[in-house]
This record gives sequence, structure tokens and C-alpha cells, in this order.
Amino acid sequence: MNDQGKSDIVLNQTELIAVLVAFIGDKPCVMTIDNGSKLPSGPFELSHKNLQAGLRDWIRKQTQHPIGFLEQLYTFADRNRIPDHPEVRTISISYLGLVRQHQINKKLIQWHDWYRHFPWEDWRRGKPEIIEILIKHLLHWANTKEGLTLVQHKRIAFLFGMDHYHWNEDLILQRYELLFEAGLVFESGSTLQTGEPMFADHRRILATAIARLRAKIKYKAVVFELMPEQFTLLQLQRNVEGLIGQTLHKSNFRRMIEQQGLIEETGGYENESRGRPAKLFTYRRSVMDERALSGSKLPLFKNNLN
Amino acid sequence: MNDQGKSDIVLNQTELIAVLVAFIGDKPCVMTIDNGSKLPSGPFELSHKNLQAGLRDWIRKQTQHPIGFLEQLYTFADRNRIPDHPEVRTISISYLGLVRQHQINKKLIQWHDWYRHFPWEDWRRGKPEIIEILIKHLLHWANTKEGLTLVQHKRIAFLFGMDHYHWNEDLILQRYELLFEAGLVFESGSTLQTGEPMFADHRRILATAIARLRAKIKYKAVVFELMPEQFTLLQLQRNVEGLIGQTLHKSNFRRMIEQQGLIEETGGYENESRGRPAKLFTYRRSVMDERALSGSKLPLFKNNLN
DNA sequence: ACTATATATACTCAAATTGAGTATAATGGA
DNA sequence: TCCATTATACTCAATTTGAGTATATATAGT
Repeated sequence: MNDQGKSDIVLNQTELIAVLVAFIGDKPCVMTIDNGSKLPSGPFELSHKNLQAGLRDWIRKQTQHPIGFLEQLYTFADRNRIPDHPEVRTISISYLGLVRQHQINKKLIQWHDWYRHFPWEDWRRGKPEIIEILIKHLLHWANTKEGLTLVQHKRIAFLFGMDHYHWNEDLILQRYELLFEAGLVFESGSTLQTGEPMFADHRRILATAIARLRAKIKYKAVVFELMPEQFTLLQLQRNVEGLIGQTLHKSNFRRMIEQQGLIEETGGYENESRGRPAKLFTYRRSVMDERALSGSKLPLFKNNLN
Repeated sequence: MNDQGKSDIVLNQTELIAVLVAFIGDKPCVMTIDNGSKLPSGPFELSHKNLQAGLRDWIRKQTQHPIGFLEQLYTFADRNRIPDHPEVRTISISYLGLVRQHQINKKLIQWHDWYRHFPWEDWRRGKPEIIEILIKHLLHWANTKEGLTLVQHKRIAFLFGMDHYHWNEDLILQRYELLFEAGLVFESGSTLQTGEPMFADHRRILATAIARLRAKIKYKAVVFELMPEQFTLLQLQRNVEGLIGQTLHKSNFRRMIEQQGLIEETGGYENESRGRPAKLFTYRRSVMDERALSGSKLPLFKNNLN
């Protein structure tokens, strides 16, 4: 880097990586190739006006449907990211996209429950058993860190909700990085069964995407991009719970949603389920042109945990 | 993009762009070259292990000081970003860095008040006069948009706090994009005096950085990276106000800061000012190792507006 | 038809937080 | 001394949150 703004030309290989998310039932899923081991990726074509346009094009071809939400995630550029090609530096520009349930074309695309890659992140049915196993190995690892044992102990406690700390679902990326550093995932040489591994650093990219989504849902109404046209309040709640990996308090969740004025009754009812039929709602897209709203402060929820 | 993960090799020019922020007095400043018209940038050198390391190296050389906070901002890659070179696509990976006041080396570096580029974003001394002028031109522009007049009217009202909308400081990027689209900034052909222009899309990059910082400060204790080792509560408040471009309610701000337990008294007092001497405080970095904390939820403030 | 179960929706209420103040303390300078 | 200025402490009503209970309306089984 120099002060003149002129630069020697440096050439690198550039690709796009897409993290596409959709719900199948109560499972938050990610689009993969090679049976769950790779995120879809491809070269960044010069013909496109910009990255976003290129991706949208490609996604439309693959899913046969337009995509509602698409935003840049992160650019990965470390050396040695891609095995077997240490001499080439691949710059991967990743994007996060949300796809609506009813638009999923099951024949063309493989969707993979993201919690198969991060089993310790799903607390919807209580604390996952694997947590204790991970903590055991982590503490053992920390004890070998000369002079850093205490710091690492605190880090483990903080990230995995030990002692007086609460589990914080936003820290998924930090947890994966800690496990990687401690050699407890396949990608860093472990033989333990700690979630399904992925090609190169794709699992790290997926963790980045989930972290972004879990953070974003708290101040922006992105869940609706994952809902079908009509939905019940419980379906909405289940999808939010799927994203954050925790269950929520029912009546408080409803109060908050209704307060926001983001949805309206369609007049119809859902009759498939057993009990009293639930009212169907629609997202009031009309509240404002989507572009103007982008980035606005619509706190979706503060804390409705059970 | 294809499904196999194999990709034709596509070569582009890659550079790093740094948005470095520091306070000088009560002015939030950005490091520039060419007297405020360019953000510092340079080639991404293959010798570096990763982007972050490359940037840190370079910044240390320039500022003679280590940098506390550094995170990736966005990757810009549209065609025709850089004038006079339409045939080359430059991919710019931008980073946001925070530099501490006492570390500023004024001889080597130019620091530029960022509000000179965005005069409509500083509401600390009340509503900036330029707002009414901008709104007048925006509405005129909107009225020429066949079939879209109403939507654009709503967008303008929302972004510039008209009608029943409140000014939302987080929307700085959207406001700049609207002004650009409406041809009201130099970069999109205007001759109006609407803030100092910058080279290529650097003003847009700066807006992205400020937006990120304004959003981030609400849930993470990043301000402390901009404070000197010791500071008074008022100095802290003034810096937060500088970032968000609004004044805050004094006692509520203090209550919130003290609640967080992020600072502690040093025992010393500030005697430079006129009235009663203020206690000096330090950031309790010890609360936790910085790395473990990164990304944690420490809501800095919800709303302490005056 | 009746009952148990499941689900939806409505309502309650104490505790905590927020927004907007006022009151008092400690300094320097006229 | 008194006043302007800044710091710090304290107050309190309104709102929001967290954690419930109560009631309504369906299906499945007997």
C-alpha cells in the first residue's frame, strides 16, 4: 500500500460463494453441492455489471425463482484457503441470500439442515448433549496452553455459557473458531464427531452467515423473506426459533410482532393442525418501499426467550 | 457460476482501501490523501498471510502505532468504479479501523473532518441548514419520475425525516445513494455545493464506514478504541455524539455507561476545564480478553437522545 | 355426544428500564 | 463574595419487559 493511490497491478483468482438459506419444515437449511460438503461457488464473470447482479442471475437460473433478500457477507482471502492449490490465492466474495419456502425447487437443489454442521448450536430441544463433550475437550486443550490457561478458560466459559455466563447465540462464529483453534473439528485435524465437516473453509463461511442472520433478525424484519405468502403466528415464531436455535415465549413474541404493525390478517384460517384454527397473516410489504426501508431500525425482538 | 465448484480462472485487479477514523477535538476525522479527496489504498500484496495482516502492517508503518480495532467493511467491484480505466475491473476490499487520539501523528498524516463530506449528517448544533435545500431539490427530482413520484416522495420523507418520520442517523449510506441517484452530488454530475466530493466512489465508501460505525456503537463498546487512555464521562459522551451526529441526554448517558461496568475511576481528576473538575476513567479492558469479547452483546445505548 | 387433548388468542401484573427532569457540589474568574 | 460553569447525584412517571394465567375453538378417541 502506498500513499499515492497508484498501485502495481496484482492479480488474484476471484470467485463468488453463495450462502442461500431456506426453511424446510422447522429446519433452517442451506443450499449445498456434493451432498452437504460445499457451498455453491463459481467465477465472477466480467460481463456482469456488479457482483449482486451476477449472483441474482445465477440464482434465478438455479432456483427458477427471484430471490428476495441478498447481501454481501464477507470476503475471504487468506492464503492456503483451498487445499491442493497453495500457490494460487483465491479471493472469495461471499453473499447471503434468503429464499422463500414455496419457491424451493427440490429436484434441482440440495438443501441441507445447517445444524448438521453445528449440532451444538441448536438449543430448541434443550441443551445439546455434545456441549459437555466439547467443553471437556476444550478445557483439556486450554490446560496445555502455557501462560494462557486462564485466559482461554475464560474464553471457553464465555463462549459456551459456563459459570455465570448465559449462552449467546450470536457467537456461533467465535465458537467455531475456538473449536478449530483447539483442533476439535475435522477441518483442523480432529477425528471427533463434531458436526459434518465441509470443503476448505466453507463451514467457517456458513458460520459467518448464520451469525450475521442471527444478529440481523434482532433489528430488521428479515424473517419475512423466509416465510410463505401467508403464515400463522406460530409458523413465524418457529422460523425465528429455527434461526436463533432457541425457543421463545409465545405470548410475548405475539405481542411484539403485533406491536410492530408489520403484518395483517388475511381473513383466512389455517385448518391443517389439530387445535383451534390459527389466523393467517401476510407481511405488510406495503408499509414502505423495500429499498427505502433497507437498513431501517425495526427492532424485531429484544429478548423473548423462554 | 456452476455447480461443480470448479471455476474458470478470472483475473481482476485487487486493492485494499482503508477507512481510518480518529477524533481530533470534537471532530470525527478520516485519514485521507490528496487533501481530503482520496482514501488511502494500495495493492494487496501476495506476501501477506491475509488481508488483515497486510493492512495492520501498512498502518503501523504510516501511523507509527498499532491499531486497536480493524474490521472488514465491504468489497466494491462494480465496473466503471475508477474513472479513466473502464476496461479494468478493480476489486476494492475496504477495511474500517479506529485509531486512538493520542496516537495521532499529525506530521505524517492528513486527517479530515468527515462531516465536511456529509454536512447534512451533523445535527449536533441543530438541524443543518443544507437539509432544506437538499429536500427542495430532491422533491423536484421526484416529481419528474413518471409513475414513481409517490414512492420516491415516501423515500425522501423517510430518509430525511420529513412528515411523521424521525431523523435516523443510521441511514447515512441510503441518503448518500439517494442524493447520488438524484444527481445532487458532484460525483453524479451536480454543481451544487453538497459537501466536499471525493475521488471515484470513495465518498460512498466513507458513507458505508460511517453507517457501520453508527450502527455498531449501539451494541458494541467500540467508542473506547477512539478514546485516550484516560478520559472524563463528558469526553466520552462528546465522542459518541460526534459519531452519531446527535446530542445525548447527559444523566441518562452516564447512568447507562456506569451500568455496563465497562469503565472504572482512575482516582485522578481533569483540571483543564472551567467548572468542577471531572473524574477520570479508564476502559476496563480486563473485563475480558478482547478476542473472546468480540461480537458480544454489550448494548452501549438504546436511546439517550435529547 | 362427550371428553381429553391440542392449539390459538386474550388478558394480567410485578419488575425493570427509559425518558425527562431537578437538586446539589465544586471549581475559576469578575 | 457571587456568578457562571461544569460535574455529579437523585427523583419519578411512563413505558416496556418477563412471566404468567384464563378462555376459546378445534380434532381425535370413546
